[in-house]
Amino acid sequence: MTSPQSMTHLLLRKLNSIATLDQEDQIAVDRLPLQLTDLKADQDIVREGDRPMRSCFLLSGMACWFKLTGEGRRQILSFQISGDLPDMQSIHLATLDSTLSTLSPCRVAFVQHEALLDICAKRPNVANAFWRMTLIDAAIFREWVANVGSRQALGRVAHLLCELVSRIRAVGLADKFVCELPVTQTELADATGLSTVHVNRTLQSLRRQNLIHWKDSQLEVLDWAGLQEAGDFDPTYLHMRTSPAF
Amino acid sequence: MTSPQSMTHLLLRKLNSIATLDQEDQIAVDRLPLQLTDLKADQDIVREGDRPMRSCFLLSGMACWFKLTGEGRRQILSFQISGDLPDMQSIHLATLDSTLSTLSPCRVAFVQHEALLDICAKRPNVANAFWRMTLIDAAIFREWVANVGSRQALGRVAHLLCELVSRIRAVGLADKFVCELPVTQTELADATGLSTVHVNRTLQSLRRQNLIHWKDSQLEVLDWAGLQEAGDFDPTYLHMRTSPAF
DNA sequence: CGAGTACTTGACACGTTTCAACATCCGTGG
DNA sequence: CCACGGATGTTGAAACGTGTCAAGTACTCG
Repeated sequence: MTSPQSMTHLLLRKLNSIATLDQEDQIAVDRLPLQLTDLKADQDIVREGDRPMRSCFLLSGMACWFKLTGEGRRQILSFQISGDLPDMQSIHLATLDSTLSTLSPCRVAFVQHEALLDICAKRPNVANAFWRMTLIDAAIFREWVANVGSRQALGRVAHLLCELVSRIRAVGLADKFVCELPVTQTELADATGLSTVHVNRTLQSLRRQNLIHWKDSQLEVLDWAGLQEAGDFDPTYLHMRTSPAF
Repeated sequence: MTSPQSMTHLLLRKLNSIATLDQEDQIAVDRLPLQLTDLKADQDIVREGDRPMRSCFLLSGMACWFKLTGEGRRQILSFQISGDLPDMQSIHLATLDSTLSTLSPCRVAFVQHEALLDICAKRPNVANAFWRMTLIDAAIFREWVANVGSRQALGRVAHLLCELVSRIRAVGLADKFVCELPVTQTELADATGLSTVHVNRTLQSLRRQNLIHWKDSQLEVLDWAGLQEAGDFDPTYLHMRTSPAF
């Protein structure tokens, strides 16, 4: 299922969803040496302070970036899903400023920075695709600042769920509006800057309003328009090429 | 004072602080066609939804990115200071997801995307410098998510002040620990996700603790170590080449 | 002199956190 | 097979940080 071919196939699919690559670009991507690893849940992939020599490609599972603040609170900065290249940044920023951990069992492919820098030098289209990818990441961080800084609990949680569902749908991993979401309420709390208890009450409110159904790591959006409205969600910031066909 | 030469001089200074450029790179940057404009305070440079054909370089003054949420709250996403290239991103993300406005009178130089894409294609070092610049922006957004999401008012404001002072010092616009900060308390509130009233009380508390002195848009940090501690501030995320000589 | 903007203050309301207890599920070892 | 511990989710009550409202001060500029 994840032979070298299907690995680069997934990578090409991702890059093609972001930019336009020609035949030679695709061949160069196809030749990238990937090193496959399987990880359990709750394992660090790279840590704050590390100076890694490679970046990773998430083939399956879910991961997240986070920081620990002085008082011991953990702030989740973003969720990463299948098809993401979470730490492309490390090819140009020597020291990591946050930690990337798995949330569920993950299959990960590593690529040496050397190989990435080489393909960027030789295939400008590929370099631009990578750059554009990191710019979309930045756009998502911007939206999170706005989400955490200016929405109340209900909107904050609804907005986050809208983002996750949109992104999961975009990579084809949702069946209509049902998707796997291996995220605990505590993790949702760390991502939204709320307490676990309050996230729990907020989810109950979303359920009572018949917007979502969430059980056993499986989220179903019952009322997409309603959830978007509750979360004040506008997908522009995700910069998807094909506007989501919702 | 801002002849074409000194304009590209400032730009070269910025890029050299971020990456290593050779002679030919510098010549290419020097030849970039810049279009100078002076703006008053509180003017939009580019707006959410725009699809601009050019990016800008901030020669003097202060600007900020922000988003307006559904309920009418304004969330400031970042502050931009002299020497910054705030909207490099727009060369690869067609539609802007937020608005860039001046906070004070600003001198701005515009560069057509065409010219930027051209220099990126011909001078990979320059492209990498631009890319790295946008990655540092992203690192700052990440830190803001953590700041707004997981610190209380006092730490939040202190952290923001630490960041601003560090960045202003890095471009040589501070005299020891005194710098111009043309930011109102309302703007600080929009940046930290607090109310104006509470920012006011928080600043009073910082003053009472003899950490800062702030009057008439001029900030003096009286106790840098103390302010860093109050804001739980670690400058790693700014990814400065020369660690700040504090 | 008047109007506008930024800052300041006090009292109260509200959203969210904290604490503590309890329920439920699941895998593991006895 | 059942008992157990640990992680996850749920609930209620009280405490706390921050927001809101409303009034007032200080300063700048025309």
